[in-house]
Amino acid sequence: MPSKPTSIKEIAKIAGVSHSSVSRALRNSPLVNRDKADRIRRIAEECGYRPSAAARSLVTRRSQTIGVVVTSIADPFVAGVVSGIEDIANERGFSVFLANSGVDPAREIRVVHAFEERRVDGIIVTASRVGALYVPLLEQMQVPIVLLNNQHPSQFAHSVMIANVEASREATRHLVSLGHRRIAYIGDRLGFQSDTERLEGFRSALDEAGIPLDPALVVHGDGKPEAAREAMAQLLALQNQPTAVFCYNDLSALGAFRQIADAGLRVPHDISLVGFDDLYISQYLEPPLTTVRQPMRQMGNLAMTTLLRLIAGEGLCQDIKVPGELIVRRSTAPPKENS
Amino acid sequence: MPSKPTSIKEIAKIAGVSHSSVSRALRNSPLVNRDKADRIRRIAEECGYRPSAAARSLVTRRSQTIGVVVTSIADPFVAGVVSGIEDIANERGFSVFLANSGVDPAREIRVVHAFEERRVDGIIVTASRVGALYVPLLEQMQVPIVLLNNQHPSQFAHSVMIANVEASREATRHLVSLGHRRIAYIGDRLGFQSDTERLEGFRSALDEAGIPLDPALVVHGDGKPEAAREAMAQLLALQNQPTAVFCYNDLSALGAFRQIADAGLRVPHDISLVGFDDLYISQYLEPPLTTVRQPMRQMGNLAMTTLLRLIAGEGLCQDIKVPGELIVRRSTAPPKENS
DNA sequence: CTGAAAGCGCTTACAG
DNA sequence: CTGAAAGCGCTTACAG
Repeated sequence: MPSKPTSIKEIAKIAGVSHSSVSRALRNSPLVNRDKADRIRRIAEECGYRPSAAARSLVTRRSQTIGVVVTSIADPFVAGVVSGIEDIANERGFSVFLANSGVDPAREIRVVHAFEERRVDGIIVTASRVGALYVPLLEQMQVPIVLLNNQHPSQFAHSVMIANVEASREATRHLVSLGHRRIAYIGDRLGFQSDTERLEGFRSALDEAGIPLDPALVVHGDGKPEAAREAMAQLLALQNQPTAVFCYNDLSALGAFRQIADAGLRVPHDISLVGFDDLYISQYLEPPLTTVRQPMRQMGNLAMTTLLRLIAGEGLCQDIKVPGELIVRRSTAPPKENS
Repeated sequence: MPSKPTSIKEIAKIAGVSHSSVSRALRNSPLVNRDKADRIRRIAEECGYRPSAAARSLVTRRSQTIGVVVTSIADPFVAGVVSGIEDIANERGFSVFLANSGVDPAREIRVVHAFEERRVDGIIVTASRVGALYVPLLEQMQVPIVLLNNQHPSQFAHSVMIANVEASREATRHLVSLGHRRIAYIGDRLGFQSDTERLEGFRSALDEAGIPLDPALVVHGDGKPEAAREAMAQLLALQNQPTAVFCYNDLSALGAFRQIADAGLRVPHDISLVGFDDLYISQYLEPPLTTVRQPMRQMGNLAMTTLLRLIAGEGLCQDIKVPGELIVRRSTAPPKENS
């Protein structure tokens, strides 16, 4: 039993042709006799031969590879997006490198350098929080870059973003229309793009309803349950508690929820809660969470198709805005009579 | 402003040395003068030069790359594991290819072939459900493979698995010790390794407590909320309802939870619920979920360090069993008096 | 310590 | 249609 052939030359020897012909046959080039090509392909198939992507990309100067850098793949939003990216990549014959950067700047840099050495054809950066660092790095990159919901915009890259302002305005309007007047906002860290925009949408909905914004009702977490829990505790400690809370994302809503329950209050009876993302699990919470749906998978698809287009040399659409969709479930209700 | 040098030769020209010396300097070889090496490295650094991984791996026959194939990165268990894999990979200078296979056999094969062409140094397969297909594929692979919680064991690979039987037994004992006698099990698809083992642990705990197993209390879902919801509906339709349910995983518990709530019943007052996984969100449910913790990230770490060892040629430990840990929270309580 | 040379496994003009 | 040849960007014996 001969071992697997590892190169085109060995196939050539078996087939009794030049390695050029093998290369052509395997690439489905018309510059080779049909029958001959068939025979070569059959032999390669039978031997279980796989051409070396490294050797190929060395000469074609295309790696058919992209790099995806994420803060944490354990974040369900990120995972949804990456899933969407991978679907398209796989379909189009691209392999994807995945790298977590966390919030460690050193790691961030290491990751981008590694991608450069791998000669990826393009890069997608998802929900990065260390954007400030990227700018100089990205500027130097020779490949197209697509940013998805990044917290720091950059002129050096194209982007796919959820329509934060509009979606947040709609979510807040929903609370207003239920009769709420004291509505709080639990945000992400101050200064992050999504937080700024979601707060802006929140504000504008209050404005148009003629509700003055009480600064005590705007608190900040970090997008994760624990911090939101503490933020919610601050709100509950207020003399004049809110009757509804709009949360930066579903994970924050989860934390707020926990704190409300621990305080012996109920959602939506005592306090209404709205999230943002519509994570897979949000519909299964008790009560099911009212939230703004971000089509994570489609956003991933979109980022990948955009990147593919850029790789193909079509330099178009700088920035894509994806609309969110308000999903009304049972975590929101009119305020109690005596509020 | 000269464009970035793309090869070692260009650096050599700038530095006025041979490209061999550049190669050595960049690889920190001792076979080059210290000062000269420093100078070369400085020049490369200033130019923003990045060596080509493809060219290097062509000659070293090592890609410093691994492939991770998962059913779906959107599955939170999988995402946790991948996060653990990536941490170690990154630390050790390996890049990771990620590929979703879903349950599509054709895609599964495409993915493995792609990894072969990329000449990955090793492969980790996480929670695959199409194992039967793998066997012939894996047999032919030239690289080490580590299986993590796979649903079909294979002799052709090493594995990291959670101790399903022991952990499930402990979880069930917990319910028994609370006084439950009618305990149901909502499983994954019949025939999957984890399901079989978790059911076995469940059974053995009932056995040792002298509780006969009512076949009507064993139902099957598919590891996701919707199917578990239907399974729970079957249980609720029973003349003699269970007072407690042990679920295959947390997502199944989430679905069961939903169905229980929709039926106007409460957890744990009417029915106790136990999950498996301890997803990040499970502690934030209301009530917080009693469950078996799988240390997902550590399992990922372990799979990666094992793979690294195999890559280094150390052929050891065939199979690693990781203990689960029962986390008692508030979704379990003694059965109602009148049960 | 240094450099010229060969070779990793491909693709693609080039000349028939 | 076919094959010999050059070259992609590295590493590494080999001979000084």
